Amino acid sequence: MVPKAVTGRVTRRRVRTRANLLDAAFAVFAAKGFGRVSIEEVCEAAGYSRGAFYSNFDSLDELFFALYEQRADLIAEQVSAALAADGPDLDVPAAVERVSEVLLLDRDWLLVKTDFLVHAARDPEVARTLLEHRARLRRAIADRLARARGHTALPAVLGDAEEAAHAVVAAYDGVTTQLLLDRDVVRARVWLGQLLTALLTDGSTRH
Amino acid sequence: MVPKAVTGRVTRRRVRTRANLLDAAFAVFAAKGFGRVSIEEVCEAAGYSRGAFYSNFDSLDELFFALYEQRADLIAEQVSAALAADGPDLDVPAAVERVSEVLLLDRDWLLVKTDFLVHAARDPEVARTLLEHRARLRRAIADRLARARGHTALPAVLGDAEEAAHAVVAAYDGVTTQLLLDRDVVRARVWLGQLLTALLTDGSTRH
DNA sequence: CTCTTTCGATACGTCGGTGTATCCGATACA
DNA sequence: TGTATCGGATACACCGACGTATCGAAAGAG
Repeated sequence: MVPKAVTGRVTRRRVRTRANLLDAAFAVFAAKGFGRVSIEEVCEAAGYSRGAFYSNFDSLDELFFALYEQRADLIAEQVSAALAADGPDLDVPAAVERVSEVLLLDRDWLLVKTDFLVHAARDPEVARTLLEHRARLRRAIADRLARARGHTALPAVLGDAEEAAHAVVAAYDGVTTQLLLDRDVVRARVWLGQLLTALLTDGSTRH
Repeated sequence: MVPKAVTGRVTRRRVRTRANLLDAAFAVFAAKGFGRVSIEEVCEAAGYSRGAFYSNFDSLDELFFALYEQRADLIAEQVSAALAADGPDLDVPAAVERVSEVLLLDRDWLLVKTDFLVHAARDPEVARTLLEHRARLRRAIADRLARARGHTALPAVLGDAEEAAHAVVAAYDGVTTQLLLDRDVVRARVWLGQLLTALLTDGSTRH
């Protein structure tokens, strides 16, 4: 059928088209939700015909998956960068500030991500991928925390760094849910900051 | 058109049918996700024809909304009951245990609820309803916490009871996300318990 | 510049779901 | 039990989206 993998000629146009389709899909998915989007809509938004779509993807699901991976990788990089920004001494408030800046930046991404979660919740195969992404993210956080433990006074209430990272992700998910509903990004950031410092800082040291 | 509100004759059959449709819809939505379900599927699952559906609802969205409200009210009651179970002295671990028993009992409900969240995230009207439900839940928790504050040693790291309740809900949402992916109810309960006690208990008093 | 391969547009048949209009059996009430 | 009303089933016309098969144009290789 399609030589996709065995591509003799490396096509340049194809890459552009694919990228355009993905971008358009992102916008359309964010606006209407995966469940309410048709292939045709994506094509129209991207300025292509359905022929282009079927030449690049087999189904909407496949496109959705590709889209998720693309964006998730992007975010993962940004988070890593935000975590590595300061030296070995971890400034918790500053790091929290930087990370939540990245994580709660784009409402559209949160929408698409949540759509994908719903999708993954019903497909174990997809779920595994999403779980791996989360594990990667957690590990990045845990490493950072472990590295700083001892340096900075960071008496986590929870057991080890791994567990603390788990808690960070949970807090992020929780705040995301609220943000999706009230659309108040500023408050969400503040709120995430409070939650994280509450989780990562010894309660006795606070007012 | 339909005399629904002005019902002269109070029909008994109609009530049954509506309930059956809602039950069937719950199962189908949980299994396939709102976005992938057609009116016909719901009718088939319920053992009715499409005529019955249109006689009771105007659209799938309307049915979905009704379904959500029905179940959400049910859960809200159960949570209130779980919170009121012991006397004025609040036994945090026990209460946490009871509440998370209720909240993380039914995976199907979590699936439908998340679908609804996705739905609400794009429709401010729907979002308001969902926000009100959450506010009600939070208030119940906050009341309970405030009532116990002082009685039991419950030095929350966060400001007031309202804020603490907010944190509880966030933790619940976070754990829900994880549970949807890994399907490990037991671990989720444990994990929610840890998170809540971490949030509601002074960190310095712990190991 | 030409030739070959690939990409994407167009056209077509198909199908599943939608909403409506109509009809008959069920149900409440006297 | 009769009867008026209601609820749900059936039939119909319609449409939007799907997937495929085919063709012309674009782009890389020489």
